[in-house]
Amino acid sequence: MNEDGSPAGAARQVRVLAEAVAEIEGAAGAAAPRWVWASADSAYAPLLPVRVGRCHDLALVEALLCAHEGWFGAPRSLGAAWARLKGLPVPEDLPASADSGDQESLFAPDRLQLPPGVDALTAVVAVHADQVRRIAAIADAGQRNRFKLLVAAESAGGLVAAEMAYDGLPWRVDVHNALLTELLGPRPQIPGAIPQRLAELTVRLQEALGARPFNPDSHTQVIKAFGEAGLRLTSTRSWVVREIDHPAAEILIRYKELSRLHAAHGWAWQDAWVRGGRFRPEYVVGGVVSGRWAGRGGGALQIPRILRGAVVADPGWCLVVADAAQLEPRVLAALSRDAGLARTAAGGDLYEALAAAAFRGERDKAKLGLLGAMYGQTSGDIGPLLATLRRQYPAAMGYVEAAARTGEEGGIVRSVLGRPCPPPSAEWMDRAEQGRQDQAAEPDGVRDWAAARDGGRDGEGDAVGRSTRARGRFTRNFVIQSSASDWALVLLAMLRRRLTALEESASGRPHLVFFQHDEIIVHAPRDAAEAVVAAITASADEATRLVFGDTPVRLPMVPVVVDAYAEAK
DNA sequence: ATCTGGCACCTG
DNA sequence: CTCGCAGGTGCCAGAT
Repeated sequence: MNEDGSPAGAARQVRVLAEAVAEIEGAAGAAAPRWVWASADSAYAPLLPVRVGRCHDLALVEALLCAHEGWFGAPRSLGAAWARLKGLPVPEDLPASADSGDQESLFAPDRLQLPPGVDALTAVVAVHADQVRRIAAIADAGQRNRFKLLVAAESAGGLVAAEMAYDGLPWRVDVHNALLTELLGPRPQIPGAIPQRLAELTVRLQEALGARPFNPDSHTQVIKAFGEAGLRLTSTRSWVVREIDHPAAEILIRYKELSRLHAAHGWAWQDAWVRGGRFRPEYVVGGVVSGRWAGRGGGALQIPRILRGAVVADPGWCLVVADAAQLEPRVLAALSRDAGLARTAAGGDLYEALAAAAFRGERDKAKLGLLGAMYGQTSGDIGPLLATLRRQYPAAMGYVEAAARTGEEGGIVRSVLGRPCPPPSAEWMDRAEQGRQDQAAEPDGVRDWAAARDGGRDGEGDAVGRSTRARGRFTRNFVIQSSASDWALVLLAMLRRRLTALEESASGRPHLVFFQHDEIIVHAPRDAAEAVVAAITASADEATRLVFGDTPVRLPMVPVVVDAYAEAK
């Protein structure tokens, strides 16, 4: 298709789609096409391992556009987009299906949610043309070409997510098993049975309390058993339990640690999610409102540190692990164009530089203050730190405070590339309206709307203030988290392109195997490690330029070449 | 028997 | 991990 969305050539029928796609990609060289499809899940996943260079993902882009147009969480299937275009009733999205996708599913009309009789190709062409028009309208409205960059990066994210789900994260079952056996005892013969070590700890816990048998997984029973032993426990949070000076507390803590490992990442988890030496989670691009990815199944985004020793490169290969250092404060410096804060973010340790400039060298205070400013913290001894920051970095603090104010007033904020935050709920708006009326009714009440957030009032007014402040903290943090996510997504897209351009060695080509907010892992043949390191740092610089333009702020990505993920930090 | 909310704890 | 943002998953307990 042409850039304006019109068809660039005649439709043709192919017998084996994957072969045809590979042929077109291989022959096109630099002029490789941008594939337009309903979604990577439906169209790209079945083609793998055939790779494409770039795409326009109608579902991901539809979601971005609808959100930008004020309809958050709108159905995003091809059929839904088509229905909006034609003024038809819009079908809800189908729940995510776990099917691995055969060739048929590409054009299966029921997956695409198109009305009977509507040809998929016709719908793709029409919806794409419409999206191109809507994107151009946003660019015209003053977002320059940044939203277009977001659309391209989000689509590229769809490719990466599908590829990583296909390739999987290298996972050594033997290392994982050795760890489980060491900590929990041998794997129970009967599936679902309680491992030896957990059973022992349960008995020891009961003995230490002099209690009848109870279930240590039950908060109610634990609190009751401790109570009967004369130990007051208000909750079973581990940091609460740790305060208690009694042998039973220690045993319970240990039980909870091991029980969690067993339940969340034990043998059952391994059976379900690890196949052929690969952990295969699904990634949900844009699954978090801020644009961060979510995971589906297996807890891809919460691999506990203790298990990272099981993530090991194949023989002859290595892992290049890279994470963005102090990403969010650097993003704030770039976003707000605060000259002073930018200076602290131009080099190595941002907090160190901040401490030297404003906190008499006290790094802890510098870090605490800046994090508190970004999250909207009010409690603790943070007041003086915030005051210092406000005085020294008025532009940066003004930026987050303006975002908070917009949220408190019920408004919408956006990421640097134009991804909007969700509007407040109807309930929130009702509460806010109630708060306004209460205030107007007060004879000597402060008329200023913002007074609601200062609390100090009882009952109803307090609840209004709380929810108002919560919304402010959300939008305050949203501008930073979502812009950081924009940057990471663009970096991912740039890196994918650079990795594809690397020469394929005898053992294969480096590929992305993990992405978690501001951290990536590339699995690479050993002799390609240096090239991958260079590709990562170059991609970070490129992403900074594309997303933030001309800024003195550095957003460094720090790569480390290792055999196992656990060695990386 | 199945669903849902609360709790707890893992990640950035 | 209490203080302040964003998530996922598993378990229990109570409701349906």
